[in-house]
Amino acid sequence: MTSKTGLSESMENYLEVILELEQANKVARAKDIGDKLGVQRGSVTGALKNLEEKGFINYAPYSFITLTKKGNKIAKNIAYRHAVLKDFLLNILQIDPETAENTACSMEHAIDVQTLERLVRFIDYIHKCPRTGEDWIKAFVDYCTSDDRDQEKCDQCIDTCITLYKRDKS
Amino acid sequence: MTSKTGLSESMENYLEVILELEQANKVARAKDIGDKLGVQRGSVTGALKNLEEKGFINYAPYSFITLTKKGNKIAKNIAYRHAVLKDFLLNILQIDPETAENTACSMEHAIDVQTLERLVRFIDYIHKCPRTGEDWIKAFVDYCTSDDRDQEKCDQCIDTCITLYKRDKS
DNA sequence: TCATAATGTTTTGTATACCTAACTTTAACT
DNA sequence: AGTTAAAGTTAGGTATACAAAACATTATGA
Repeated sequence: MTSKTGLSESMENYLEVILELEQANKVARAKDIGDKLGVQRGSVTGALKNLEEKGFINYAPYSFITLTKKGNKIAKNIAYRHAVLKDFLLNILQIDPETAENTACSMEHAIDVQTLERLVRFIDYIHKCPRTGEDWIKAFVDYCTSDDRDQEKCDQCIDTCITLYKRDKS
Repeated sequence: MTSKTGLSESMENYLEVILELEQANKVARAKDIGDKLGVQRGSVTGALKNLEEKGFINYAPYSFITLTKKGNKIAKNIAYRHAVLKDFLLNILQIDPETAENTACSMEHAIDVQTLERLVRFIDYIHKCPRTGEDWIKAFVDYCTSDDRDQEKCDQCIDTCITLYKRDKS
């Protein structure tokens, strides 16, 4: 049970892929859902019944599948959590795309609203604060591969920071 | 199944609390494990059998419970993941202690090794980089409560940064 | 030491989430 | 329209993880 939606991780994943498929193909089909989630067709049917009962999807046997308003809202929220986490992993921590995607997929069910919104703000802050920004992120990658802090590098780095700040001000 | 340990989230949690109880009381007892995890005594017995079979704990009916070498290694690793995440949430994102604890508890099962180590490095970087550090984190909290970036604040902030850097150098 | 409380175990049952395989419906093509 | 393939469903089975309640063992202390 995930705090925000009241749904299991598994059901959250179903809603998330149904949204993706809806956006790609107007409607979702059981086969594609199964393929995306790596589960068998039979398992999808059970999940769909469950989600239909709870009012998250429009579904009847052999019908197409669409999200209800309620389901759409939750699916969008999960997709948002995913996107924020992936953004952080990819563009701040500089994790490789595949790992970032997979880890975002796991963590999206574990993060709470407060932390998520704080993370959004944090990512924003890093990009906009003149003390950090893109060159600072680049310097982090460099720091990751080096053993320790290098005074000379720091001197240069601060110079760059000041130069960029003055340039942007004018 | 969590990538690193091959254990379910639930079993990881059992190992984690067994470690905590071992550290506090030398040995763990089923009742305390249940209390810490919020599950019934009967459920604990089942989990213990499972963990014993897999060689993570020393356990026989009515006996005390201790971690095996193998179990200890994994429990320590989970505790480490927890500590890193909590540190990030608490001391970087400035999440309140209770939420930080709970979210670390959920996310510790979702994070992969690569991301974890990168996060460790990132936390370290923020503390040590002269462009960030403690005053920068404080400024983030301020940014969170304000609507937008304030040029004058930025000027001051950069001044502080330079002053601190020069002071630390000498 | 013996009664009682605390702790631990077993059994039975529930819920989730999958699988496989047989079967049904729908879609596509001739 | 009829055949066939693809997609969807159903039924039966597995594994995990929990609860509740009856039962067993251990610990406590009078």
